[in-house]
Amino acid sequence: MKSIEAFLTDTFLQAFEKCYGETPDSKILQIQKTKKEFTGDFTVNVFPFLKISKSKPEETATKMGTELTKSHEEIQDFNVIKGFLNLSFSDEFWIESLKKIAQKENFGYSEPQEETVLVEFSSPNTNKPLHLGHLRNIFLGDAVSNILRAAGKKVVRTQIINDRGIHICKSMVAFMEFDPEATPENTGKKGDHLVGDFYVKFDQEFKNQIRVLEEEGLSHDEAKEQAPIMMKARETLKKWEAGDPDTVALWEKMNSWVYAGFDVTYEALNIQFDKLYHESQTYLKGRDIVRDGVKNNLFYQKENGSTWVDLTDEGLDEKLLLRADGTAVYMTQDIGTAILRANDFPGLKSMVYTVGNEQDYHFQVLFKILAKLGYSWASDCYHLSYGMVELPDGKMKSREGNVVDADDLIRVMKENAKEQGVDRGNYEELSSTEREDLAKKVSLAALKYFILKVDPKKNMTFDPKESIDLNGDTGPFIQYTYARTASILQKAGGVNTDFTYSTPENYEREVIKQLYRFPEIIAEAAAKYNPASVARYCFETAKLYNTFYQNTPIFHASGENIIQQRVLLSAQVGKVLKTGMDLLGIEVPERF
RNA sequence: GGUCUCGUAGCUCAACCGGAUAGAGCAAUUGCCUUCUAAGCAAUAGGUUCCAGGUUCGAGUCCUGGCGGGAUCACCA
Repeated sequence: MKSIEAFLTDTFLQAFEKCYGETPDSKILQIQKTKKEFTGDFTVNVFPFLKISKSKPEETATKMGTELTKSHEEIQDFNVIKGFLNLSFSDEFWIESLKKIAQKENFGYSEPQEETVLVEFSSPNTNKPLHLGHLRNIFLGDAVSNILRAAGKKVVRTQIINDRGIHICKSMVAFMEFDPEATPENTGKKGDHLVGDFYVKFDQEFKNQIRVLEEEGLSHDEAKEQAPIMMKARETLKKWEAGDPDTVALWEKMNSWVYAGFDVTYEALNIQFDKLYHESQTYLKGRDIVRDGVKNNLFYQKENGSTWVDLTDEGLDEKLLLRADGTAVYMTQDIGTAILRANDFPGLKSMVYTVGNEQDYHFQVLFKILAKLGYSWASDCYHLSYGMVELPDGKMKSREGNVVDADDLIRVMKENAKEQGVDRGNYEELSSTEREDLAKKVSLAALKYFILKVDPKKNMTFDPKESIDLNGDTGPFIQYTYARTASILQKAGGVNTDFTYSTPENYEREVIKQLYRFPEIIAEAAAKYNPASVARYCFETAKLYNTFYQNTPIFHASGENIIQQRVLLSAQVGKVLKTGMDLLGIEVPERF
């Protein structure tokens, strides 16, 4: 199906050439939906063409409108307001569009291509449970993966698990110090929470020891250096790097608890990955690459032996790649991981990194370095940068304990969905398993939609009170609308496309117009890596359908053909809503 | 301080590349379940788009200068 943009661009430029003997650059052509206070379906702005037409806006628009309606039967009528040419498409055009939409099983999807895109998201540290900030990351990464796939790409979902380093050593030390017999089983704690609690204990003890040392007369920095528990953590890291069997065994045990805990959370969120990378397995790769880079004069060493890249020519800075002692930093590891991935997936076209915007600079540098190393895919890498999630009373600070834990949040949301379900009329008709299932779907929809509807680039405020709202611009509202279409379909006993179509009423036409835009919406969301436009589209679609539904009889319509047509329309709305929500990682229920 | 980014209705967010009278939801007020699911629909009210200049047929959008918030500028990750 050709998009309106493509169709109108061609026809308009041709018509313009015919009228004025010159073909303007297609870039200056602006096509938009006609605003609802005016008559028409699509609007062309003729202001940019006045230089060529050398006549008044109204004259140019009128001349173009006359020509377009004459030469194209799809364009039935037009009106002109100032420089705006409002075009109305024919009923037949919209009916044909509805038929075409109905024929496509995967309406909205592009043809599959060979290009592979790797999307990295989530990528937690293994020393604490997932929190609200991770959720934005996870939902974005998951949704963008879905959207890219819909746009025809082959997608590999991945994460890099930060399983190594001083942070996990801190948890290990605290474990040995305070409760070496603890297990998730005998404490009844989820593995990631158990390990996270040890990390907190470490920090508390660390602070105590600093205070004691300071009282003994040491400076703050000295106290930090000499606190026994911190010295133990550093020792542990050294032992780990040296491959000490006991240390490695403990590390493996505690990490396995964390993974088991994460798995439960991912499961609850319906999130899957295709391929995992562990920092412990990749951090050495980057070091070799950097050393080679020094030999090839891409990087340089300073007197103290540290290795740097000079990006001042690119408008950036000098950046450290290896410490003076030769150990790797964050950047080194990311270089190694990227190259490892490119080797693992030879058809790789690009990589998408879902990482918060506090690392904007890091990724600018990373991509420049990869380009410097000569990798062609470097220029197609994209940092899916997203803003912070703030709470109504300010930023989340783990130190102050006002972090919203992911598991808690999921549980509270579900309880709320159950409570609110009780007030509903048809709650009694559902079985208890249906109620459970619905509560899960509704609560996840509320959470995911609430986060995804905001433009990723922007900081957002997460108001718990607002997030559990199930009315208005929310995921559950869209689910509810889907269930309505499902209910219509069930009552009708299926869809039929073989009947005599009739002129759509205004409400119907608005819905068809909206459905027609779906492929463009997906393409735009993919091009901009922005699930928010899909979320907004779903909401608008649901809204338009509800308006139609509440103002137009379906089964009480005056004639079998009209009933069939409205059932068909309802089915298409359901299909599009289901697809759209699926792109956001949200399931839709058949009953509500 | 340098660099980047954001500032839109009481609140949370929209507004494609500069286009028409800046749109939704929540909260408030009011109607609609004797018809297909009322987590719905309809209506009212709510704005100097932070401020001051500039560019132009046209600026929430672009430029300059302020004011205010956030991020970043580690041999941390």
